[in-house]
Amino acid sequence: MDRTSPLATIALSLRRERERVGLTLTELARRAGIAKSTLSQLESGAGNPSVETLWALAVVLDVPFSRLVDPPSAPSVQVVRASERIVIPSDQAPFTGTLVAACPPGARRDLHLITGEPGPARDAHAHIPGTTEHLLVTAGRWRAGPAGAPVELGVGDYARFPGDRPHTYEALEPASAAVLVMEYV
Amino acid sequence: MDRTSPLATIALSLRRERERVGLTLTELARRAGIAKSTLSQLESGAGNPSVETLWALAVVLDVPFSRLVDPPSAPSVQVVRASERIVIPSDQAPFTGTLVAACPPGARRDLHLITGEPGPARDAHAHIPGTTEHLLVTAGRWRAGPAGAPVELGVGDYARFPGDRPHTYEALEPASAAVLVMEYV
DNA sequence: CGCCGGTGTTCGTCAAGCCGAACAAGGAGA
DNA sequence: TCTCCTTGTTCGGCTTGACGAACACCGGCG
Repeated sequence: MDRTSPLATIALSLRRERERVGLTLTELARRAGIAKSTLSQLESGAGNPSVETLWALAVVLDVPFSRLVDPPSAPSVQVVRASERIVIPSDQAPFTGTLVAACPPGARRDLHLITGEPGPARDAHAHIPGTTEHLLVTAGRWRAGPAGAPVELGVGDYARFPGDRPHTYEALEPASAAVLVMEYV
Repeated sequence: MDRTSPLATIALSLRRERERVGLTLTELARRAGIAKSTLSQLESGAGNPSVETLWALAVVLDVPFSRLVDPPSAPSVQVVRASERIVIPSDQAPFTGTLVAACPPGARRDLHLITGEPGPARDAHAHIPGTTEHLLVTAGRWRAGPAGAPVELGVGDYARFPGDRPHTYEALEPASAAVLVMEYV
């Protein structure tokens, strides 16, 4: 994660988002319930807003809070070839023959291309708090989800469940495959 | 996006993350360069911290800024069956035969299962600022990426590029398929 | 028991964010 | 041009966040 000072980012983001929505400084301040002088100072880079102030602006601008403070992503292409992927040992993952497809450092999510063969269900313990897992089946059938309440999924089915508590994966057909997105916020 | 007051969330998140890292209140305040009295009031729910204060804490705790202000996700399973998916008309998307696999309302990303046939490259215009696109090829070959600098991808290859400026998709082989994740923050 | 190093809390002071009003600047129209 | 309205900017004041010190609390130890 980029750790440059958020104040300069806030100044740029506020002006950019305000102009994107097409609001005037006066009108945005009125809707957010803050003084337009405050908003003016924020957009000029001076000031260190409180969370409540910035929150009110994010609500009116209808943007995620983090977009106002986190600098925008780098404008380049990053490629991870199939041959460069990291192979997770099967004893460290809840699915057999797992391949990590891509997990760029500093990113908010990992993209896994996983495969599995029929066998006993394998359990995954809780990841760090706030993690969400997304499963999109591309081949075969899977039974996956939170421990105690897994769902059965066929090709093209999608499931989404919290990854910060115990959950299970189980391939039901040979050569079952799926894309797994682990989202960290 | 949830729009409940962030102050209560901040209080809970700070204490949770601090205990996760295993720091004392005194030590965390010292490392972050803030008064421990300030941190104490924040964890008790009183107070409305400035961005600089919260930022310093997020850096030391090594968590994304948004995890401190956004409430945690709901702890349930959400399933979207293949038959329930939304079909995007081909004239609205830059790839032929596109299927939207999953885009839960309020989420920070969309998960698309896309297919394409050889033909002219199709252009996608810029989405909302801050969007990042992730492409994981599951069949065939694609040439995709920012306009002017696309990359060629085979099965298993992964590419990541900004979605908030013009970019292109082009299937190079029949029955090419890929998973596309559009991340909004 | 008395002392100590540690926890997290409350209190008074100072600085700074937030506010409202007053301000200069740029059009649109009569 | 003169006026009126709206744009965004600066200027005192009040409010509040941030700070440091002093505080109460707990567990270990001689």
